[in-house]
Amino acid sequence: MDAEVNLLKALAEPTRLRLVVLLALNGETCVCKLAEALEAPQFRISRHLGIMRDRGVVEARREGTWMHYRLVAPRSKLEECLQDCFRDCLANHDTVEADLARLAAADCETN
Amino acid sequence: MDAEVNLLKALAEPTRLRLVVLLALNGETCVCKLAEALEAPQFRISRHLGIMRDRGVVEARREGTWMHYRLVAPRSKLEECLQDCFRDCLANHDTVEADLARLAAADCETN
DNA sequence: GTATTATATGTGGATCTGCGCACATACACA
DNA sequence: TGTGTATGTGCGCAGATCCACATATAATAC
Repeated sequence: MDAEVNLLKALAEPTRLRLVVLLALNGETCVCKLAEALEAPQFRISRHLGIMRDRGVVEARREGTWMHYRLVAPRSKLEECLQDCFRDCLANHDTVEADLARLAAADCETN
Repeated sequence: MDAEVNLLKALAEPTRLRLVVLLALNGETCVCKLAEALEAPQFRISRHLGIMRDRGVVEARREGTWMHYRLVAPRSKLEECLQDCFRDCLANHDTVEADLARLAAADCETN
């Protein structure tokens, strides 16, 4: 049961939940865009992405100076179910919509 | 987003997650049976049920000395989705199966 | 080599959380 | 009323967690 609890703990934090929903809806995204989308300092975004990477929720790909994060492919029925759940149930949430709007407007060097 | 995070926090703890899955699979159940099923001291079960009641995850019905707890009816798409998710994805989990077996064997005064 | 940009992390402090113990309450029944 | 059973809760401790600041790393440009 520890694995399931650790997964839920990874999601039970406002910054991390917003990041997960954003990644579920937008796909692979770089740190600077996520920081702009959430209007949070970079070190906070990076720290929470690191926590989720350690726990196997997201994975990263380096491209020069930029790091791109994405959700991992689900490895269990529960993981798949939760990803679908957040994508379907939270896409219309006010906070998520605002995050998505800022994400779309973010002007990193990456495209 | 606070409501969603609080819901996830309520579930991101081993005792509480096991209780929620048990209630999802078994329906309304009294505290003494839940304590036997989880092989945990009664005060711990009671405390965690209280936490979940405060957070609107479960609700209680008193019948004489006994308290019967059940999951609340889902009030949002997310709540419904998560309840289904746990019922479907964790029913075959080893821990849950063992909990269910002890629950079936529990011999409270209630039936 | 240095400088710049993007990202990650060590640290200390404040807050939260779960635990066990003990005790308190509530009800049933004599 | 008193006794026993079922349940809830105040307290203190130990460990986890989140934050912000400052600094460290990594890749690139000059």
